[in-house]
Amino acid sequence: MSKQVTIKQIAQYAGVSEATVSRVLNQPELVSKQTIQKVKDGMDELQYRPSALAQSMRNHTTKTIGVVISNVLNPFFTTLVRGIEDAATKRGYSVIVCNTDENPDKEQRYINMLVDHQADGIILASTGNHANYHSMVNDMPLVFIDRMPQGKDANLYDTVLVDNEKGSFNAADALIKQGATRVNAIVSPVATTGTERLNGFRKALTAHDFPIREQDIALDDYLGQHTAELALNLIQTNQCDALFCGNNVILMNVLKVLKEWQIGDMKLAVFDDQPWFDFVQYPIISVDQPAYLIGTKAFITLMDRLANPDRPVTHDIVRTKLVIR
Amino acid sequence: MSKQVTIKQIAQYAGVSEATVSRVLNQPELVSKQTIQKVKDGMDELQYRPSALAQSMRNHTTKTIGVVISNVLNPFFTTLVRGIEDAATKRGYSVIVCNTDENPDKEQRYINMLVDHQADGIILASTGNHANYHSMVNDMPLVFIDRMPQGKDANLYDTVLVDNEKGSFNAADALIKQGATRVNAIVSPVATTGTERLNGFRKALTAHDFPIREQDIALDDYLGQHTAELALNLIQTNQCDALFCGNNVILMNVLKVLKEWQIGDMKLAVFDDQPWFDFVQYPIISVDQPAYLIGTKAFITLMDRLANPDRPVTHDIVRTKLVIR
DNA sequence: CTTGTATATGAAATCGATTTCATAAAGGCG
DNA sequence: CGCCTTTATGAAATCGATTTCATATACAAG
Repeated sequence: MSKQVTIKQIAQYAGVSEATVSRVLNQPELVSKQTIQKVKDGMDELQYRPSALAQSMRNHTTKTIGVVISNVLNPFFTTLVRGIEDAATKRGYSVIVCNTDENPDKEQRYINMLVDHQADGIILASTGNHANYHSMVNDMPLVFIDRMPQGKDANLYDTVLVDNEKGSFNAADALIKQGATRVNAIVSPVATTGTERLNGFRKALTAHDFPIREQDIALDDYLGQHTAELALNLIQTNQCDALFCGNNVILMNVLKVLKEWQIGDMKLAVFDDQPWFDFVQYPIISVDQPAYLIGTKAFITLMDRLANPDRPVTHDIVRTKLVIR
Repeated sequence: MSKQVTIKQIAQYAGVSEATVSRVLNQPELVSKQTIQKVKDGMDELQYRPSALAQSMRNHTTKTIGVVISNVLNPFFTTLVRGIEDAATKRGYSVIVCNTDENPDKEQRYINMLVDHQADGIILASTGNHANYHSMVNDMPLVFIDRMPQGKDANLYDTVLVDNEKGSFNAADALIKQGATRVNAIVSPVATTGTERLNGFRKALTAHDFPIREQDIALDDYLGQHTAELALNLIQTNQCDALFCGNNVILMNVLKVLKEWQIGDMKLAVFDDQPWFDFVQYPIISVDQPAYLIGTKAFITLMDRLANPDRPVTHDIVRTKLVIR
């Protein structure tokens, strides 16, 4: 292992002190032209690169943030993460991505890890089962995305969310306007989003004077193990002609059932939009969330908070767009 | 900012030296039972968590690896990344994901960043435009995935790849067996994969005594700006009845064209498989790459290399699976 | 009672940077 | 020419851990 080139060797090479080398990098206006040249020659010659680790140690900033989401495999989160990464890179930040799989323990462990690594902040789609974030992160800035924070610390933190209720209302409303007579729903009761989406769904039914039957609504588990079963039950028992899916994973499972049982006639709506919806034989109605934008906004919010820790908490709600096919 | 609890404060609390506190964590067998208890009490009381930064500084290992890919938004890479992350988490490693967008400069910058952060290693789907990896990473272990390394250092590094040629051969072969009479191809000339996939495609044509016409093959740019145009040209000019797409992004763009021009009859094959292919009206033939497995294998290879820097270079080729619909 | 060996602990060096404080040289001014 | 202010630089402390080396105590063996 050819060992790493340190500031010491540059100092030696240039015949100056380490302090001077450091100044060449950070406050060159304090150093004479000739010395700067000597030092820079040394850096080039020895291919010096300052240790980010040592800098973090001294400066108490790692230029690293954590992103805690349920699963990068979910394209909504993928896009969101990409939004964060692009914004972060532009500002010289690195991103550590953590998948909780909706498991609160995993979330806890990842947050601890990020605290240990002294991340400068965390962007968090929380499972929502933590009472006291503040004691977990010890003053590290937190930005909540996708899901509202719960517990007593909830109001301490910045959020970037979408209007789940309105989006779902619009989707269910569109199904009915397309002539659906019995609209069922499958949602995932994850954090705050499930409830909000269900509320929107219910309100749309009510607005159209549709009765709300509890057997028309199925609650999925996040992992999607039983989605197919639930869907089949709704379809067969209730004879529904339209289905509202709480997220893209649920839709995928519903499509599987429809295909397997060769059910050709079903109006579908889903919260979240994906490009391939265009190519499916069913005309899928979707609620397009600006995932990438949520990512960049969350990152900017985090930066603002870092720059000004005492500024008032912000709550950003980004707009969804109904896509009718 | 309530400042961070350091080993010093635990030492003070327990009335011992910092060395002893450190030993409680790392070599408790050297410490007396009562002292351990005192120290542990202090840790609990003050909620001590060792600074990963300081540990990295001393131990010369960050327990962090870099993953450099073209784009997480590509579901192939998403899955791959998830495979890496799961394996890494299990071993206490964190992952920093970097998107190059096939831009060699970005790749260079990210690699530098990872070197600066003293990542323990890098898993790399390289754009392939770097002559000398070794001088870039300075003895940091590198595992190449998806694309073969090029340049003079190529044979220095472990690889985990798929058999592109065979996969493509099978896909084109299946198209022809399904009765295609004129098979065209669009591939992305990225790194080594484009050429290999094209080779497989050509061999399949030859095996069936089909002529190989160069106008039947279109080279896409990675960003997919002109894919639609190219596809339309192949379809209209060549009157092809089957199209082989070099990756899932290309397929997506082809589907757009087919939809827009209402072309109902087209046999499609694509390198890489996605769940939603099941729901598209065309019976898509696909080459399923075990992306998740590639991820875990790459991580394990990296760990092996770290454990034994001098062991011979390994070249792992994972199996693809032809999916016929 | 002395010597030798475990056992338990602490002081200090170290990792690679940054920053404060002190100092030396150079230049400006009356 | 002496005094004061810039300008340029270095020595040493610091960030928070780990590890080496030395030392002190306890206990066993002779």
